[in-house]
Amino acid sequence: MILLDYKDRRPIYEQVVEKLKDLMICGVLDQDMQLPSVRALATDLSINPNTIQRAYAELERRGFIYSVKGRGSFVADTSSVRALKNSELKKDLRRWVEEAKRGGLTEDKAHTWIAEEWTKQQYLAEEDREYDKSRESDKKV
Amino acid sequence: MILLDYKDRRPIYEQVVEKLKDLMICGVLDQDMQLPSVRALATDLSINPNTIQRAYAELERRGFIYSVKGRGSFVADTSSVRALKNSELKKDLRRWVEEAKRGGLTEDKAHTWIAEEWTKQQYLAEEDREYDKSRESDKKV
DNA sequence: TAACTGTATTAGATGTATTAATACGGTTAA
DNA sequence: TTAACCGTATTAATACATCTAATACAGTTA
Repeated sequence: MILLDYKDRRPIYEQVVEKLKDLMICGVLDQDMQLPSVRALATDLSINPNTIQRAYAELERRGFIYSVKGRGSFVADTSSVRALKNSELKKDLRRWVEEAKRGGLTEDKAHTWIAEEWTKQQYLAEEDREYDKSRESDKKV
Repeated sequence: MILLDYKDRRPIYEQVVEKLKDLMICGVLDQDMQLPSVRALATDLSINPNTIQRAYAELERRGFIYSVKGRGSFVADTSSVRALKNSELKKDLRRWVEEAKRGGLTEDKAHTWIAEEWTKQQYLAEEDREYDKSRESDKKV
């Protein structure tokens, strides 16, 4: 379901939040779908349940999932996640443009790069993309 | 010379490295110019000299500055910094495109955003840009 | 010689993430 | 009803990186 990156500076629970958000955005996790239990996901990732607990608490705080004691945790309305993702992307790009201009890059170059990367990345290159696919057929999620 | 951001997740010494790199790229710090001493910059930023020491050590390790015991630290060849910045920018954009595609963004939208931001940010919006300018006239750097 | 430089070392404080070990209460199905 | 799941809460211990603190030493310069 998720691959952790221990070289990543961000804490594990934040990575979990991010990955689950991505799965909601790309449709693997759809509205009202049940998420793996705190303990199950913790076991799956070989980490402490408390860490998942924290991730789920964060996701619920942001309104992306809802949890029912005794039953489980479920995906909430995914539109808010998508909207957020969009604004995050724009914010990230804004920061990049700041950096790029400061680094003396031309706008033309930026457009060229975008076009290059866009066509280059049409296969599923992302590392956990493949992993998700294998799990989709498991119907585990 | 530098403004620290304590909300930033990155450690201080890394911020210092980054800021000094930027100053080399934009030409405020030019080849063979003397950097402020470890102790002076530490005092200026109200942090411990060891933190600056670490930043300078890192900059020297990467070949961006050279230090002479008893004399001080100086800017090395700035072309390597520029080259690195360029490749970093490209790498960052690559990551962004990955994210954007995963988030369902279209290439057209990406180009539109780039264009928007590029024109929007033609004033010096960056927070420490202004600070640098004021310091430039001080001839402190 | 005094006052600067960079460099090295050791110790301690701090913040945060994570683990560990529980406990409690709700839900579900046999 | 009971056993086996759920989420949730709490507390303590551990680990780690960052940063500070206090030095010490060696080289340079005026």
